Amino acid sequence: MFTIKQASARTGIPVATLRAWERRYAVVSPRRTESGYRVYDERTLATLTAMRRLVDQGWSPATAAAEVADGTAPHGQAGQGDRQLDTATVQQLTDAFVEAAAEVDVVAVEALLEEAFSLGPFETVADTWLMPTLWALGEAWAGGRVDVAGEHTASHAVMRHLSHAFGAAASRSGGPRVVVGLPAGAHHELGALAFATAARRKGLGVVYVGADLPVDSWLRAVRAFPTRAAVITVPTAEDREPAAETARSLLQAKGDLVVAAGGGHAHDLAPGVLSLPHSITAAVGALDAR
Amino acid sequence: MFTIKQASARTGIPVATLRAWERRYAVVSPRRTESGYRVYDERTLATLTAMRRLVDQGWSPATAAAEVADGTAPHGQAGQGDRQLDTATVQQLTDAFVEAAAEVDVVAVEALLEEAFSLGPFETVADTWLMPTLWALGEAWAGGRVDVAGEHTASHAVMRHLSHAFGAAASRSGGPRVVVGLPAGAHHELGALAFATAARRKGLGVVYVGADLPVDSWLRAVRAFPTRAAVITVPTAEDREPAAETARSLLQAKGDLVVAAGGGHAHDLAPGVLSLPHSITAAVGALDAR
DNA sequence: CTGGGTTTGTCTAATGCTAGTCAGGGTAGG
DNA sequence: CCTACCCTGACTAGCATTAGACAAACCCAG
Repeated sequence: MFTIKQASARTGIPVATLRAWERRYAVVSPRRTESGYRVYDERTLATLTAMRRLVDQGWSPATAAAEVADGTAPHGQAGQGDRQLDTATVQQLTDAFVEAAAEVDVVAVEALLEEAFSLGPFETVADTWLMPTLWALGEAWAGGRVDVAGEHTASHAVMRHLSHAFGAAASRSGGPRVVVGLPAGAHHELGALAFATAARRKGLGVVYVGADLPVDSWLRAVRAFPTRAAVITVPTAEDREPAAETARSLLQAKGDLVVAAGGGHAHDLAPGVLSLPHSITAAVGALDAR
Repeated sequence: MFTIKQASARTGIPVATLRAWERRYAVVSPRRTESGYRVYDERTLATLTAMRRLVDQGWSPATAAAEVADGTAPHGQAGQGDRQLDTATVQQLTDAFVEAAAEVDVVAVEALLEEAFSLGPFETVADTWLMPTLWALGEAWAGGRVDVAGEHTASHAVMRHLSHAFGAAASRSGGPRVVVGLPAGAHHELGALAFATAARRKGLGVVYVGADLPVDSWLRAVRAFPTRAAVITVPTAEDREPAAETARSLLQAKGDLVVAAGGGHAHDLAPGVLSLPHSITAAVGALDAR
């Protein structure tokens, strides 16, 4: 049981907006105290969070409200999944994926990828399923439950799927604006590619430059176009130093460039470098704001 | 569910043009809200993106609209399709590509790939431009004119493009029939992926299993479905022995399976193994005949 | 090469809709 | 009483709608 202020804090929706959504779309109807104060419960908050997630993805509030309003109906065409993915399904798909990787069963791996990405919009699946699954895969590899062949095979399959999604997302013709890639020595590029794809889907002009890129090439890449931002992904601790050096060089070469860092070890990389949130959706939103 | 502004951002098509295309070609009919606002869904956006792609490639909007209207992606385009590629242009693109790789200029590499694949249908470009260009890249690397970083970067960019093309080619719903991949130890997978893509575009059901696949996994892959054929790519001389072993195991496990070998070193691999022609187009034709 | 017709992207003007925020006033509790 | 919080209703900047018009680019017969 929460007041509107607490509800705002937990959902990330401004207080005034909470009231507006309730009044306009009747998406929730929190109980009231005798004096008329709103009282939010967990269930209501979940609905609001689901709605906010859709709005973050670019849905208009009106359509997002319509989508989360009618409780459980699958609604609409296939692949149009909306609110949060079902936790049990997600966990099951993750387990099955790791299992398939352990068996080096490419057919199963491909089928599971197909299935997972048909559960909802790319951004949701990437955040809720793909990244946790890749983490689980890494854990299984470290624990010896998946061998090198299995890990490679699964990673490459993911790579192919992401490459396809990246190519299928429209790039703005007005010329690239954001360069995404990894510093020299870094090789875990799946997160970067997922981010690049989400950014493209959001409407940003994105150039993906891939893994293990020398500083010189970074400089050339940001000079090639009227580039507004560069996103450097830092997947491991070893990649911090090369990433920081790359960031410094970019800032020095082009003062007005927005240099951002994403990935697990991106925090406090260098002065003047924007640290992106871990969630892909949130990271794209943060970048878009600049 | 997006407003017209979001749709514009996602497709890269100006708002006014979106309305004009809808009005003039009826290429899409987005739903409307009660008040008359257009509401775009993912499917509609995909159609618009496909149309914009064609227009970017030089198609007139009218013909592009007709092309995307009846469901399928730009397949065997009339007129443009059969044309031979201009030799001078091809050579020029190859030189520019190797040069871009030498400079590790990812932006240029991507642009050249885009340009080359817009010259004609996938099969033609793959045979006439891509494979020779990859060969030239290998030569340049051997000759020291391209370093490891450049070679890697270029290969990965090609990989991404091929992955996208593979994913974009619809797989036959009747279930996979052909398994394509490389034997254990083999890593040069670009030719295999190009072949797999061409086969899919021809209408075959294709499962691509990637590089460096152990024999066990090959066996599992062909058992997973009513598989009719397995194509093993043999890019280098060192890959002959593992490839031959894989082929023997497959034939032993599944007598009625068509086992074929492609790539530079595929000739006379083992008794009962079909040797595919070097040309991708011809190889797909030969396989299709079985 | 020229001239007329067509195509196509963009613009305008009038009008209505959306959605976040703010102002004025009531409530809880130390 | 005072501070912090909450309520409702109104406001406004931005966004969408239509129909029609227009100039640049393109095509093709002469």
